[in-house]
Amino acid sequence: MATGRTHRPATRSRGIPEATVARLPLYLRALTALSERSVPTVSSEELAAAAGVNSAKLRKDFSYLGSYGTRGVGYDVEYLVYQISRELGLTQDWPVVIVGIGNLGAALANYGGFASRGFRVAALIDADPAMAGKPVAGIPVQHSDDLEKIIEDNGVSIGVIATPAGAAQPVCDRLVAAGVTSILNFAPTVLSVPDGVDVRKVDLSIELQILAFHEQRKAGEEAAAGTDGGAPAVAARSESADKGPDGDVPAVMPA
Amino acid sequence: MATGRTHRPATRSRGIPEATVARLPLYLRALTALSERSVPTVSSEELAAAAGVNSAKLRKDFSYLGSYGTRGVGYDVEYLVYQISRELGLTQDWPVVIVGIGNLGAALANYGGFASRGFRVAALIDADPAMAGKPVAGIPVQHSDDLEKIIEDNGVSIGVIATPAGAAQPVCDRLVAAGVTSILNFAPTVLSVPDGVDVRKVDLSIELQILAFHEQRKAGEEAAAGTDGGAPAVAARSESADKGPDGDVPAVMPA
DNA sequence: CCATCTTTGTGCACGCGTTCACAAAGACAT
DNA sequence: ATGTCTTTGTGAACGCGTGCACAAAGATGG
Repeated sequence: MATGRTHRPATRSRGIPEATVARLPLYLRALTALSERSVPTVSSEELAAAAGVNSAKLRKDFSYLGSYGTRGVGYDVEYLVYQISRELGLTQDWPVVIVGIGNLGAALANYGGFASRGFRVAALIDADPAMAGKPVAGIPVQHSDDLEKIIEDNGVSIGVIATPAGAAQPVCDRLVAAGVTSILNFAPTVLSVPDGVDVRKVDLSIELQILAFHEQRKAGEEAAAGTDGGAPAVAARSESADKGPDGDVPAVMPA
Repeated sequence: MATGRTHRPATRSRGIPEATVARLPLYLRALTALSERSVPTVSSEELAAAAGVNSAKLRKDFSYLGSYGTRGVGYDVEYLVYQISRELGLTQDWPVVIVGIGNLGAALANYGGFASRGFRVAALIDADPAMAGKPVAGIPVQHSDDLEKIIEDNGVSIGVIATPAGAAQPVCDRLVAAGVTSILNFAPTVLSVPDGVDVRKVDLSIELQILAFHEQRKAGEEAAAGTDGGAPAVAARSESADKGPDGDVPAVMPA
């Protein structure tokens, strides 16, 4: 998953494990699809397959919410949709601001998945005066001078940062000072926030790098010594003379 | 997390734990910043702070790669940059295709974090004939009819899916059939792929929902601090949702 | 009302990841 | 050389998450 979390005091958010919370949206999506097809009930096996998880895991996840199933039958789709929505807090309206209306910010503003789940884009904010007033996704962009006022007027508690890395921390500080307590960060930076503020991070580059690692592993071990071409001029250490240019320091793995 | 298929065989990817692999890009970014400031060495404590993790965790992570530190001094920045880059496979060039050039796909194409880390956008692919030939981020969009040929001609093994949900699985199947073995999925769908293919998922909506959960919990603690408020989720089957400060709202359903 | 069948809910064991705490290793000063 | 000081590398304990396997619960049919 694409996420990182800043220090959480392991409060185990009300008895529901973090891992379970992270899967609830997945279940909710699968259940919504079933609901649209007017499927009345679903077994843990079927729902687990639709959500891409293990059925035992799904049952255990639901057990944290309560006993909402009927043995021998399964789960009532509509009822479960409601319970999970309520548990996630999606039965209320969450005004959200997006700061940084570049390519990514515009994409986020246009992303349908937000509005369809109780999230409402309350404002788009950018530091570029030339952007001010220009509508993106039907919403006029506002200048970041008014950030605090926008937050307060709309009662925003969730902010999305889609600025360049350098601007992320200052923007974050201002958001927090204005009252935002949850931040979704797309900028490739570690944000530092006071206690009580949640930060989740989505980093496109990191995801690709993790894929590259596995891809390299799949490609085989001989690839490491074979291709020498694209190395980005990172000089190897001068001291250790016994190690060749591409000679590997013995990795931890035996074989 | 790596959301491959149902239960992958717990691949301890070459002795390096998944959790460690997921943090390596984080360390690499912090180290790169230090390198640009010409900092020669760094202690585990300093680097851990910069990466936003625990120093013991960082040292253990590095221990999986080998012993690259010097006791009493710390780690050589340049050397560590090289080692991590090599471990992640970033010393080679990875051609990547992006399928689905909507708002998000265009944002990804323009995203600088790709090119700066050994990833090269080899092609942009879209199903809309009107898009064909139109340049995005300086790269002409190609029609999806040519997907297989593009993959093969460029030796692409990593694909990024930024299509609508409905198109994701068919696109995924074609990518895999053409030889792609790693997929970064932005579409809100569970992709099913054969063994040996890695899928990582980035879901903007899910991240926001997780934030909403914590946000709701924080709001509930404030409102009901001291009362029975901490009642575990085993509330009765009635709709006694008393957590939110505002009243109960019927479940929001996507249109 | 009883038997059978289906599916949930969960106790339990196991493995991974995190954290602590400290010995070992090297730098540095004398 | 020797002692001191700093920092790494890691053994060990612990906690969380996962998956198995099964008993309990309810539906269903006779």
